[in-house]
Amino acid sequence: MAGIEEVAKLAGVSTATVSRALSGRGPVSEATKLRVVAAAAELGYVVSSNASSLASGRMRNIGVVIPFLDRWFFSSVLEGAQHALLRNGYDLTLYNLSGEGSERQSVFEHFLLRQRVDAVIAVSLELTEAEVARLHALDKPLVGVGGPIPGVRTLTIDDVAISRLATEHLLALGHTRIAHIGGTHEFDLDFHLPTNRRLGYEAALVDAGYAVDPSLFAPADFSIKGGYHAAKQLLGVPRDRPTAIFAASDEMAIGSILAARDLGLSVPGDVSIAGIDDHDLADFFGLTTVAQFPRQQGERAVEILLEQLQPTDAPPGQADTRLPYELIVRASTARPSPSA
Amino acid sequence: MAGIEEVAKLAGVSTATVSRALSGRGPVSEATKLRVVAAAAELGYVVSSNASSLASGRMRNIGVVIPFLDRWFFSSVLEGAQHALLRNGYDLTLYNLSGEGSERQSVFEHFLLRQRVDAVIAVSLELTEAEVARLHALDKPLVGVGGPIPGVRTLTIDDVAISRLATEHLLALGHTRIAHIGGTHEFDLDFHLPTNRRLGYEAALVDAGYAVDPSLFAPADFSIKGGYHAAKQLLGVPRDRPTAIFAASDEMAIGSILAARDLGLSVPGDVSIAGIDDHDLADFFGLTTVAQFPRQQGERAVEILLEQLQPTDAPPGQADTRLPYELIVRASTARPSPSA
DNA sequence: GTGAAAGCGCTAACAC
DNA sequence: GTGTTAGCGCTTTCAC
Repeated sequence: MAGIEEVAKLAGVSTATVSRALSGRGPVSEATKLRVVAAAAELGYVVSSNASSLASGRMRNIGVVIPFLDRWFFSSVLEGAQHALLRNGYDLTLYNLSGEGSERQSVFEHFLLRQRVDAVIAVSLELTEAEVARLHALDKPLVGVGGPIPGVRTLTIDDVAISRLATEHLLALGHTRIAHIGGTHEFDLDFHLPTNRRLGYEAALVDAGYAVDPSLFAPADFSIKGGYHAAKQLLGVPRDRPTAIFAASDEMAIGSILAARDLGLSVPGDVSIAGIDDHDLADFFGLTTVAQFPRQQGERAVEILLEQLQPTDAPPGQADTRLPYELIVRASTARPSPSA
Repeated sequence: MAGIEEVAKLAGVSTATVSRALSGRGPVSEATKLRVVAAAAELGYVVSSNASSLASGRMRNIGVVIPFLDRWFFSSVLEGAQHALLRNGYDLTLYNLSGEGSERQSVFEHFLLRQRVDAVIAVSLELTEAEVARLHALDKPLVGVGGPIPGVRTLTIDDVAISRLATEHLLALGHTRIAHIGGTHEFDLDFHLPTNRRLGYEAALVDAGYAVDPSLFAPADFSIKGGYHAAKQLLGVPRDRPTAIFAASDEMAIGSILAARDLGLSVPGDVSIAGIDDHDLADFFGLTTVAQFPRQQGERAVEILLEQLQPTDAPPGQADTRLPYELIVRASTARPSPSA
C-alpha cells in the first residue's frame, strides 16, 4: 500500500501539496495537480481514511440508525441515503436496532461516540433527550426522518393530511361507511403515525358530516397478514358491511384485498380499498394509495446533512421539512355499488 | 470529549495502562483495570476509533457489499450480519450496488481501499479477479455469501439439491406434470442460481423416469408479479395443464398462487405450488417451500470473518461452506386430484 | 504489572 | 503556489 510520501516523491512535490491536490482544499496549480493525480493513479494510492480523519476531524462517514431492514419503507429510505452518500464520497455505517433494546443503548453509548461518523440520520426513531444530548455534545449534526424529534432537524410527512386525502377520495366517490385499519398502540411509541393517520381519517369524516363509528376501526400490525385478519373482521359482518376500507399502510391494504377475495367480495365492486405508501406491490394489486417517496426521503436527508457539514454558515434552514405525497388512484377504489 | 490522558490522570495511571485496560490487550492487574474502567465511565470516555485504528491497524469495521436492499433475502442476510457484528463491537459499513455499474467500480477502486474496513462480506456477487486481487493485495479477508467465488472463502447453498428436494416432494405426492418457473438469463450473471435450480428440477424428473418438457418451463424475474404472469401462462392452457408448479423463489410461487386463484383454480386442489426461501409471507400463503436461512447466513459470514481476523493461525477451514436448508410442507401442495 | 516515548499516515498552520 | 513542521489521539515496543 503506497503512502502519501511515495506519491510526493514520484510527483516531485511535498506531501502537503499531495494532500491539497487530492483533497481539493487549498491552492494548487493546475499543472502540479495533474502530476499528483497521475502519480497517485500510477501507485494505486488511496488516502487512509483513518490518518486523514484523525488529522482533519472529518470522517466522510454518516451513521444511519434504523429500526427495521426487512420492510419496504425502511429499506427504501436506506437505499436512497446510501446512493446519495456514495455519490458524494461518503461511507454509510449502518446501525440496525431490530434486536432487543440493549442494542439501542450500545449504539448510542458507544458506537456513535467513537468518532467514526460526521453525522447521524435517525429513521423513524423518537430519540430520547439523553440520546440527542449525547450527539449534540459531540457537535454531530443529526437529522430525523419520520420524526419529529424536538430540537432536531427532521423530515416528516404530514400523516394527518395524507390520511385525510385518502379518506376524502373515498368520500368523494360516494362512500359513507368507510372502515379504517390502523396501527396498534405499540407502533405509536416512536412516532405517532398510527394516531395521526387515524386522526386524519376521522377529521375527513367529520368534516363531511359523518359520525365516527368505532365499530369501523380495526387495529393491525402493518403487515399483510395483520391487514388480512383485520379486514376479515370488518367485512365478515352480514349487515351494514363497510363499503370501503382505508388502511394505514399498503401492506395492510393488500391484506384487505386478499381478505375480501376470500370472502367472495369483489374489489372494488363490493368494497373499495385504499392504502398509504405506494409499496412495490401496490401497482400489481391495482391498489389506490397515497404515495410517499421513501427513497427520496433518504436522499433528501443526506442532502440536508451534507449542507450542514459545510462550514458556510448559511441560514440553517427550517427545523422541520415537510415531505411530498401524492394520491395515486388505481383499480381498487370506485363508486359504491347501488345495491350496497 | 474526554481523551485518554484525562482518564489516565483520573485513574492515576499512564495512558499506556488505560489503553491496555480498556482493550484487554496486554497485562493489567485486576485492581487497576477496575479503576480505569470506572474512570472511563465517569468521564464518558469512548476510544476514538480513528486514533486507535491508525495506531493499531485494526478498524473494528466490516464492509458489506450487497446488490439489493429491498428484497427479503438480502435484507435478511444484512440484518443477520449487522446483528452479529454489533454484538462483537464491530461497525458495519454498507455498500449497496443497486444503482448503475459505476457505483460498483468506485466501491472497489476507492471506498474499500480507504483502510476503513478490516474485511469484506460480498453477498450474491461474483467478484472479478481484479476485484478479488485488490482486496487480497491489502490483505483483507473476504467472504462471499451465495458465491462461489474462485479462490475465496464462501458460504453457498446447494441450489441443485434444494430444487431437487422440492421437485421430489411434488413427485412423491404423485405429480408427473410439474412446471417450473425459473429465472431469466440476466439473473444468471452473478451467481448461477437460476440455472442450478433448473438443473435440480430436471435431474429429479429424469431420475424419476420422466422427460423434461420444455413447454413446462416459464422464466420470470423473481418477483410476485413475474411469477403471476408466468403462472398464468403455464396454467392458462385448457388441456394438459400442469398439476404442480415449482417456482425458484417464494415470491414467484406466491405470484403463482394468486394467478391460480384468478384463473378459478384451487390450490392445492387443482394445482400444487412450491417455492424456495421460506419468505416472510410464505406462512401466510400456506406455501410449501424449501427454507434457506438468510439471517443465519449473515451471522455465519461474520463468524467466519472474525475467526479469520484472529491472529491464531488455526486451520483456515474449508474454502466452501455448505449452508443448511429444509423442506417445509404447508397447505399449497397435495396429491393431484384424480380428475386431473 | 506499569510507564516513557516513538510512531501510525495524514492535514493545517505558517513561512516563504 | 509550495514546503516545513507540529500535531491529531491513540497503541506498542522497550525498559524497568
